[in-house]
Amino acid sequence: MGTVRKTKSLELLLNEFKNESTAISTIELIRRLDSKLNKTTVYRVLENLEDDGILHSFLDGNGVKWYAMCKGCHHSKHEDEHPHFHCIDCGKIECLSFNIKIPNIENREIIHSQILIQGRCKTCFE
Amino acid sequence: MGTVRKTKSLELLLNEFKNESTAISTIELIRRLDSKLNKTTVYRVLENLEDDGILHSFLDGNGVKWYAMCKGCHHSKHEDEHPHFHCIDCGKIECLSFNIKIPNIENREIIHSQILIQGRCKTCFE
DNA sequence: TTTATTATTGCAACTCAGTTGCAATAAAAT
DNA sequence: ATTTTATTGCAACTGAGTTGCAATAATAAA
Repeated sequence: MGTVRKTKSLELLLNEFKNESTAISTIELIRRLDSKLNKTTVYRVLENLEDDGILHSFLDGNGVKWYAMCKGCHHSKHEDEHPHFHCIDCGKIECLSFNIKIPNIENREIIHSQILIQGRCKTCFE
Repeated sequence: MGTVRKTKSLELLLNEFKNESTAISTIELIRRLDSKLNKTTVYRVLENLEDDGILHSFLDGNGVKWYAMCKGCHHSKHEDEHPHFHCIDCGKIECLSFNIKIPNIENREIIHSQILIQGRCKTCFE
């Protein structure tokens, strides 16, 4: 359905992403906004923002849901699939700005793909 | 820790994989063995089989856990990472027998990667 | 073969992310 | 100012997975 009205909840959530260049997990958002928003509201507003193409979501290796605002987030269908990089030391997840080509597979129609790369980011690696 | 004793539970679970070439979700295994095994046992035996390198596990796009017995399952650390193909029509997940090369990324140490491809399998596509 | 050891199992109760129904509230249209 | 209805908060729920513990059953030892 997407966003229709300009509400305080919407503003609060968008603000979290404006101050953050990496992805944020749903759980972390609920925690951060605990005193201001009910968790149900957080879930619902995030869903709307994704429908609107403002955020996109993905799951990490533990099945935890994360949201990010990235360059590619322009259309209601998030078209440019990009890999995500999860640092196993600091826990941050970033959108990578390049695509990894999935080769055609015989007898299969590929619709989309998800790539999660785990490792150490610059800060944790050096 | 892995498997130490030969038990009925172990045999029942291995049997499910012998009759199945594709991956099976934990939930599906619990359902199939409901009359014979407690779900806690199913979780624990699957964990042991993964430690032993007999099965490997991964999450699908909804965060549901799947297990599969595949060619690459020989070592306790499942080394050859391969992509998984999830058919959005019939719901089956297969291990793909090739690797997709993840390019080196500047300033990041890559430890491993997970690739999930969604689409239609031969049967559902034709 | 019998007995002792301890890995494995089943059960009940729990955790935790996420969902649902519904009444109250607040944007925005009239 | 009033009406409409999208949005919110709350409480209760769902469903996958976990935990502690006593009972059971493989296996080792006698």
